[in-house]
Amino acid sequence: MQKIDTKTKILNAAEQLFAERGFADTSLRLITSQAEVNLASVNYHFGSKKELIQAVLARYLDVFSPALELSLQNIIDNKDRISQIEVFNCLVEPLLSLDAFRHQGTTMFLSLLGRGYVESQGHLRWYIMTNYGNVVATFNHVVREANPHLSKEEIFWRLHFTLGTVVFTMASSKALIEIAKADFNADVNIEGLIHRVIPFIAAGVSSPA
Amino acid sequence: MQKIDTKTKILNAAEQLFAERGFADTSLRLITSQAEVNLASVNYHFGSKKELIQAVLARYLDVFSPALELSLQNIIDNKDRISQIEVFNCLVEPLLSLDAFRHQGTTMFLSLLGRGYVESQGHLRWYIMTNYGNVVATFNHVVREANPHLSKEEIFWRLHFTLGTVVFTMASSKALIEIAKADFNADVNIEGLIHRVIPFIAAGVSSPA
DNA sequence: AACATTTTAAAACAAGTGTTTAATTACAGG
DNA sequence: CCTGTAATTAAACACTTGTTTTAAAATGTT
Repeated sequence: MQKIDTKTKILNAAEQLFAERGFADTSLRLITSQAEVNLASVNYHFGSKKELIQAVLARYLDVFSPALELSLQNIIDNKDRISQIEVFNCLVEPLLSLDAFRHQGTTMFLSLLGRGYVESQGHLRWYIMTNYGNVVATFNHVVREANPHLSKEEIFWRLHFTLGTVVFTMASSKALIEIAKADFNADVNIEGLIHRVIPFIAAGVSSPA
Repeated sequence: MQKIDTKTKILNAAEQLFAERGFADTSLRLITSQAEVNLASVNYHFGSKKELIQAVLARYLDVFSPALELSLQNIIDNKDRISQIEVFNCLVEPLLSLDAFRHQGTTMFLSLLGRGYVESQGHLRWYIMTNYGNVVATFNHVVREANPHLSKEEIFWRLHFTLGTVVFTMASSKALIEIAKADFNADVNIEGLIHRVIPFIAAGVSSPA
């Protein structure tokens, strides 16, 4: 059994609690008690709660962002015509690979992203854009190539609709999966949810103008 | 100039702040100072913050819910085959009529609903279901009739995807409309946004299984 | 070994939270 | 008028929050 350092213990406890309860409803005392470290150590290692939130997300984005970039460049180089569903499929592997990175990594990452978008007043959005904006730009570019029949404006709206679908679904994915289990006796995991949502948003994005 | 009673002044201030900043990030002191009433009056009139949140939502649901019920019953009685887009169109008028009920009522209501769904641990969902569950049931019923090719479970998921799209879009509609105006010189209002999102979600919901 | 640095620990801090209390004011009906 | 209920107010309550402080312990370096 290897020894886990305090910094990692905090990140592990924090990401789980953040994903489950949101940022505002998760106190540092809850985090440190679950991580079995001293309260003061989070300020010692991260500076502040805000920076801890960013560090939690950065751990995933540093893995996800290059993987998505690679996946997108791949279809840019190899495909002449790109369909919308292919674009969304670029997200699948980078997302699912997060499960190898950490237990329930995919769910965790998407929940955190969702929480970040609806909870934060902007500091997270700003942090993501200034640190990982290049991938976002590439994604936008590919979507435009996949939908030459749509105007810039139409794409703008539909991508935000898409973002809403994904972010909202993932932010409440745990609750939804539990309800589905209770009401339909259905065993759904995050991979199933992703493959269920992609046809939905692809149909929406590529619907006639 | 008529005198507005304290209870209403609190509700008016609360709904605006709740919609903008969420429930957790809005303190009673912020509400009462904006409403220009005493701090204690919210507990006097509503009992607790939790009950205030419910009262804020109830004010809209009491208007929206019967209007939607009527709209749904109308197509149940008069149509033999119901298309999904017709179902969603049932929402338009009841939603837009909230703008007559209160200034920016449509945006407000959808924002509050979205906040409630992602923030609350369940007490709001429970409150809505036990008080307005009949309309939800009717809506579900109509959607099923419009999509006989889809299983109950599939409909469950797609309706939640839809909810995510709408709620997220409307919650950030103010910012999105401003961006659209700056980037595309496009003049979009809430009504235009609703008519833009309906084809998107209708295509998603009715896409092949 | 001794020194220097990094990390942990307990405690206190200042500020903010929802809620309650007790006293005062407003305003009815008799 | 007076009386009793309703409404408002200022103050305090008990508690939680993120952050700092100060000291001790662990760790690394020469």
